[in-house]
Amino acid sequence: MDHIDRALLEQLQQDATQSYAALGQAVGLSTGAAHERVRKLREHGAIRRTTADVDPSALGYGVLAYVTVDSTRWMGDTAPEFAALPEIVEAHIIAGNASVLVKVRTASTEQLQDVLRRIHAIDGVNGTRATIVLESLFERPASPYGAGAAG
Amino acid sequence: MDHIDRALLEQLQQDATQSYAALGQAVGLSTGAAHERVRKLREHGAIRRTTADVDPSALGYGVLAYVTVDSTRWMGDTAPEFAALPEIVEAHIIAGNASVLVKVRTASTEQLQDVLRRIHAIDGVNGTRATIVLESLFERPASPYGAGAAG
DNA sequence: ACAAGAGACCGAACAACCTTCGGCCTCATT
DNA sequence: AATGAGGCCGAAGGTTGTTCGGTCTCTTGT
Repeated sequence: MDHIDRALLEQLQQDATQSYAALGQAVGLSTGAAHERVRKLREHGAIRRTTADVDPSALGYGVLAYVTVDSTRWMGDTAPEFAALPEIVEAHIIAGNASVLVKVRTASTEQLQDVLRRIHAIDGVNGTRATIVLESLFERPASPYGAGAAG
Repeated sequence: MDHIDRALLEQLQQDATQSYAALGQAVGLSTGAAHERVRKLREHGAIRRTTADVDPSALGYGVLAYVTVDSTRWMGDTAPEFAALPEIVEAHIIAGNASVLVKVRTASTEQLQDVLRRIHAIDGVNGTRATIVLESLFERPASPYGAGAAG
């Protein structure tokens, strides 16, 4: 994972449809060498997959909310129960007052309420606190640079 | 935006590297028709871009945190100031106690502290509350289904 | 009812690209 | 100094992207 790999990741985050020839030229490598580098990045899991970034509003998701979930039991093995709700796009175990933080996208506030109801139905859950997003300033992938020298 | 478009989006979210022939076969269309559909999905902004999903830990980001930001002024036009910090991967204006919610990835808690310091330096910011993520259960794209009928 | 037009699909053809391979170079090891 | 591994380049062939003409099905207007 050197600076060329980071440059490749940066390029592929911006546009994964570009050719290996263009990719190689962007980082100063031949087509074959760029291909080999990217193949290894995939193989080692640095690139988990290449995916289409879909606009949530095009899917009818106009409402975004973060919900903290309180519980009376250990939530470390409840991933399937949260994943079963398609409106939940992220779920994390957190330190602090609540046990779990989930990110929810719905078409309406009524539908958000329904998701909260279904979260309450999960075993051990005894409370939720929803925070509605009024406007998203930006959402972007993690930068391959800026993580480098922690000191 | 019919059920075929949604099936195409589902396919492309899972794997954007598959051929148009495979894509067409998955949704019951010819190669040319699948290509034309996807072209229009891009043109209309439903597909914002196709991108490599990079593992944050491969970039050295071992720490994930959500930070609520309190402020003494209107934060609706501060997107550039938050975007200037590469460790911030999301920023939202929220309803509720705080003004802004940001998602932060860093290599260490020391680096997280440094990000908090730089957030404090933004004009109008007078407080932050960080919530550390202990374990991510999952992070996934929004489902093309499940947004449709609210009932 | 019927003609006209738009939109979408199919199948095929050509250009562009992916993928692999042999050969070369560099560097670390012995 | 010899050896082996790893990475790069350039080229070749098989695969894919992209375009285009023709056909079909709806919708629109008279």
